Amino acid sequence: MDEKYFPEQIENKWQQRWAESGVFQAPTDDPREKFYCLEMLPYPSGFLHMGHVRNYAIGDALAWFKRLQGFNVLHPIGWDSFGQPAEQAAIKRGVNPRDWTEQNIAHMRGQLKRLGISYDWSREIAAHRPDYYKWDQWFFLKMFERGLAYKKVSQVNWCPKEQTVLSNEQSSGGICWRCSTPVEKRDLEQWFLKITDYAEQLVADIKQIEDGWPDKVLKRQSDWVGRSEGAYVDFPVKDSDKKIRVFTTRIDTIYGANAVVMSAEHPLLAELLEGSSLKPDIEAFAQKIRTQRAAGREVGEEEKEGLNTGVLAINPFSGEVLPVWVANYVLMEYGTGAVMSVPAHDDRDFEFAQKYSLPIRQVIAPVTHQQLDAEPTPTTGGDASAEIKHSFTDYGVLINSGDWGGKLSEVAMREMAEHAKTNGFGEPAVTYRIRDWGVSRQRFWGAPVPMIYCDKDGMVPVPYDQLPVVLPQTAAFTGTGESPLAGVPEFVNTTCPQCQGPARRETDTMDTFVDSSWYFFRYLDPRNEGEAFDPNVAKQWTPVDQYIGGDSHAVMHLIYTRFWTKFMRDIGLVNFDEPVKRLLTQGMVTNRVEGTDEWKAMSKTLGNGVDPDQMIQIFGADAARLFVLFAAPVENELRWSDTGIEGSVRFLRRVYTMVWKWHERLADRGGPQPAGEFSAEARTLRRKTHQTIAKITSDLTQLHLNTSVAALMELFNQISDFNADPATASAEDVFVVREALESLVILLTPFAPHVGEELWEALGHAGGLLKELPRWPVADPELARREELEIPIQVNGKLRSRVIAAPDVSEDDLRASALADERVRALIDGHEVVKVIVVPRRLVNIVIR
RNA sequence: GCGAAAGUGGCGGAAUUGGCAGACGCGCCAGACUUAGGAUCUGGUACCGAGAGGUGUGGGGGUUCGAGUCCCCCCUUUCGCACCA
Repeated sequence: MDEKYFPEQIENKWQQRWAESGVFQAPTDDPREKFYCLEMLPYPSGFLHMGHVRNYAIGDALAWFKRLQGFNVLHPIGWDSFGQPAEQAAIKRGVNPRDWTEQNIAHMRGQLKRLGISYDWSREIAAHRPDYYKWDQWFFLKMFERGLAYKKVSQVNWCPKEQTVLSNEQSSGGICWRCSTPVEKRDLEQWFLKITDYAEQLVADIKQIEDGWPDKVLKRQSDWVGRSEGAYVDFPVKDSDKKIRVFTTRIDTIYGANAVVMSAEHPLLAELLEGSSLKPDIEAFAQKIRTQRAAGREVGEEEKEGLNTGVLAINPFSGEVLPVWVANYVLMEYGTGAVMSVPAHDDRDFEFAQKYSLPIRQVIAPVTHQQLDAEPTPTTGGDASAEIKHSFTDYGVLINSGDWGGKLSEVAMREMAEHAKTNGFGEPAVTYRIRDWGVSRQRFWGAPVPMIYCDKDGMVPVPYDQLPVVLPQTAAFTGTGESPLAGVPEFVNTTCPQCQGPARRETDTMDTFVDSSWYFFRYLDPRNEGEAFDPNVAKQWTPVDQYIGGDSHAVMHLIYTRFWTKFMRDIGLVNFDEPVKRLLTQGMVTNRVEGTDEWKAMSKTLGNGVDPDQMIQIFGADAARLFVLFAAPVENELRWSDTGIEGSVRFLRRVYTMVWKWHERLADRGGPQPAGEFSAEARTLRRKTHQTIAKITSDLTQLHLNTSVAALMELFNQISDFNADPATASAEDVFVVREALESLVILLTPFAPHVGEELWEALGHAGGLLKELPRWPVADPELARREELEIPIQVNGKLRSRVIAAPDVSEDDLRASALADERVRALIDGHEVVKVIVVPRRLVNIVIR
């Protein structure tokens, strides 16, 4: 140990030792309880940014904590190395995507090692290597076998800037998730994965994880699947044998329907208009809507527009004849592409009816709470002609609804759907918003879809023993939107596995979200050449105990990986439904944008980035890590501060200096042993030590890292205040200081592991902390709680005095000592004591008159 | 527009969940040591007031002996969703 804290020196020393000893390698067969600590794997863009540092510092704190507690901790890392930027680099700068990616990985791996994150590097994986993407292809074939991977022509979301297809998730809001370019629609033949088969489970299984995931993520998951319960109802077309099927969640309002409204893309529309004089007008209108939407303009921003088709339909409940309209606000993609319009009880229908002066009829009346218990009756008159100014969308009681009048919405919805089913014009139904996952990409830098097209045998899956379908070394990177692989004859031309004749390979590659849907299973068995992973090995490690990453992945990645896990369960690879027990979505790291008052995520283009390497060089990895953990709660935005990190260095330096001052005396365990009484100051320090152990143990479990660091600082301040001189300290004082300092060093290690290891060694424990496990200190419960309580005494609610009491003071004793207090007696003298409120361990309040 | 969450010093944020508001850190002020200080150390730092004391957790009301914390209304901010029938 040097007298002065030189971060670089001790960081190099310990990083080297960790690498040599392999202490972070997690053995698969181990009697200790496992803990799988996982951070979202990074895209190898070339450089670590502060968001990464924060993510990995959080994960590492937890990994260390669990390790020191005696768990067998798996803490792996890898690279999400397929994807657009590598290909963009190829297009723009003519570099090979593979070389570019490998260089980036090499550089970022170095940065991670300089940060000293305790990864098991022996398990490192990268998605772009054939031994990884082979299994993407394997899974794809498994899904194909089960009918979960299929091809269809579809209108896809197309990003004109990146010249590629985007999934629904990636084009949410009509803009590209990566470059914010407005998305266009195009017709292409595409591969899809049938995530909709799992829609119900993706909602239902949320209850298995609701205690471990943030509420807002669960809500977004659930919203994305978009389950709605309702009913299908068939409206027969007048003078025809055709029917228009609508989906509604409010079948109870059906007597209020004033029209049936269809989407312009509805396939039935052309048939209905056969021979109608309005046909050209309506087709022109439908075309207009299609054009609007193809231009990527958001529905919802448009004013409602519609056209009466002249077709008539019959309300199967009331027998009423209703006009059929086409309108821009009905989406083909959801439900059946047709709705019943009930303006009195739906905002959109109301707006539409107002614009086109369609009749509005109230069929639901509000009910009061008393009426819910009693016979339901409407509170407002059931006057159908009454003018309605707004739609009333709450549940209520039915009026103007034939035999159903007087029933509550909840009851009517159930009964009416059953009635429709019994009479053959509908049924209860559940629909989902989620659509199948389009995984085809017209890209080079991805896992090739393992399919072959043969003129004779048609579409043939690549046999399992021919995997992987290896990406060629290079291709023409034109950026025109054609699959670059189509221009590589050696790749395209192959033989048909069935007839051995000439055949062509599929030239699409897979969405990179495929790679990240199951990567954390590959860590468990990363060099397995015979399978994606050994299910028996996986059983020992999974599910993931703690997953940490940015909330930008709260929808896409997490919904895909949940889907993938359920599929793996169905093919017998895993035996649970949900892959992640606890999830933490950490906040962004932001910095002030130069010349403004705005705080934005660090980025190159904004010029507000902070280089982790520079921070490590100036302040040391430990200080950088300590600062990001201390500066804000993990889920909050973290506003970068250059002076803040200096505070962290200062703290580490003070701790270092303190240990330097004591280390010779403390390392010598052969001196006089404590035999006498502890001084009052020593007892105070002991109490603080044990309180801190208790607090940090509990805070770390809940990932309250900022308050853990604060508690460390408090303990340090307390040790500083304990003004003993190492040269002359009594055996008792040495004991107390040793206990305090050793605890401090261990508790500090998850936040600043290099300093922790160095100081632990300096205190006389050769070889560092990981030599003897477990090491995490356990608080003495007697000492951890306050020795004495200072209980406030109030008179008529005002604080008037305090009384010192033992922690286990009885209510009666507390009351007695409060009433005996001099100041209190002076106050209550001459007044009547009305009552005395005693809250044990908390307070006494005396009410007088 | 709909939905959710949140508003505490100059700043990031604490507060054992209804019990001494402002822990810890940054910044700032003063002092010490210094040729020097953007190093280090010591002390101070919610607001008003010379003081005793008073006031304070976005605003207004309420429940309670007691409210940052619970309830109602309003304001503001942030984040989600955005014609999903």
